[in-house]
This record gives sequence, structure tokens and C-alpha cells, in this order.
Amino acid sequence: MRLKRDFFIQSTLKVAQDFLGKLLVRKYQNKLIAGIITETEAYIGPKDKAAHSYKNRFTKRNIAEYFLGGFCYIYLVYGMHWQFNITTSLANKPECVLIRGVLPISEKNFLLNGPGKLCRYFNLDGSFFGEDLVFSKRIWLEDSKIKFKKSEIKRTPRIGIDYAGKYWSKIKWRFVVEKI
DNA sequence: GTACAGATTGAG
DNA sequence: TCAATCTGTACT
Repeated sequence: MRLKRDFFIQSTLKVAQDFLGKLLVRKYQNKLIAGIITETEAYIGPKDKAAHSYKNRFTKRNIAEYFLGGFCYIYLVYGMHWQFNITTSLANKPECVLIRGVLPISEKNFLLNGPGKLCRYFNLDGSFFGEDLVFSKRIWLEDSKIKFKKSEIKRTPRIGIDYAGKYWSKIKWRFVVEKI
């Protein structure tokens, strides 16, 4: 069952946790690529110093962050890696969830850990900027029967944002499934 | 216009 | 430990 708009417009921290166990599906050259989401991070601007939308920063690159929940916010970091985010909450609330890890369902014992690797595997690039996951024919999310227990989900600080200061770099907004 | 650093990764 | 390499931001 494909996830609809009402799922994405819930609070960002809830969506970030609920993404774990959901299926990311990509249609590429008439084939389906799918994986179970195992790692996410929440970014809640404009108060979040680690978010691109901190203090309501608004540029051509991060404009999608202000969209209604359920859209793709994808951008290039370090000049070479794409980061795949999904917007949450309502329009003009710059909140999103970064998808950091996925378990491909077709290949066993192979975990895509890291947002850059994930985008390469799913063939995601800038052309998905602003794509609507509720209606898109080439990328969407589906519910699955997989439900992780609370004891299997670990909360940790987010990765790679030490610049955000003591408070924001330590807050536990990263959600990881420990055993798969 | 120039300088700089970042939500990363893989090689050495 | 470090380079690869694009883009927005904060300067001159």
C-alpha cells in the first residue's frame, strides 16, 4: 500500500521513526528497485542549526525543504554525493527527513549504509528535486509488514554536523535499526 | 570577484 | 588521514 499525503504531514520526529521498516520503491528503466529503510535523520528548521533552513535560509538549492510533506528534497554535498530527503509537516515549515540507510530486498546481506551510496544505488539525482512521492511514477514509499520493536531502534546524534554547536550536534534525531 | 567549507565516501 | 569537486555564503 502506497503511503499517502496524510502520512508525510505528521510531525517530523514521528515520520522519521515511522519510516523505519517502510519500503522505498524506485522504477528505473522499467525495473523496480526496492529497499527497507533502516536509518533516518530528522532536520527541523528554522530553529535547527544543523538544517539548511536554519533561520529560514531560503535559496534555489533548498527551496524544496519548504514544501508540503511527501516531496523530495535532494541536493549535492561535497560536490559529488547526492542526499535524498523527504519533506514532512506542512507547507512553509522547512522540516524534512534524511534517508541514510536502506536494506535492498533483492540482495541478501547487503546494507546500503550512507546517503551517498543509497542515491547511487537507486539512481537518484537532481532531476528528482521537488518530485511528489505521493503521485510520482518513478519513486514512492510503500507500507510493509515489517515492524521493528522499540528495543531494535537506536537513537543517536546526527552524523557530520559537528559545526552545529553543542546542543544541535548532540540532539538525538538519528534513528537506526540495530539488528536486521 | 575570490575564498571557504559542507547532512560523504573510498583509498592509502 | 586525505582528496575529489559543486554551490551558497561571506567576505573584498
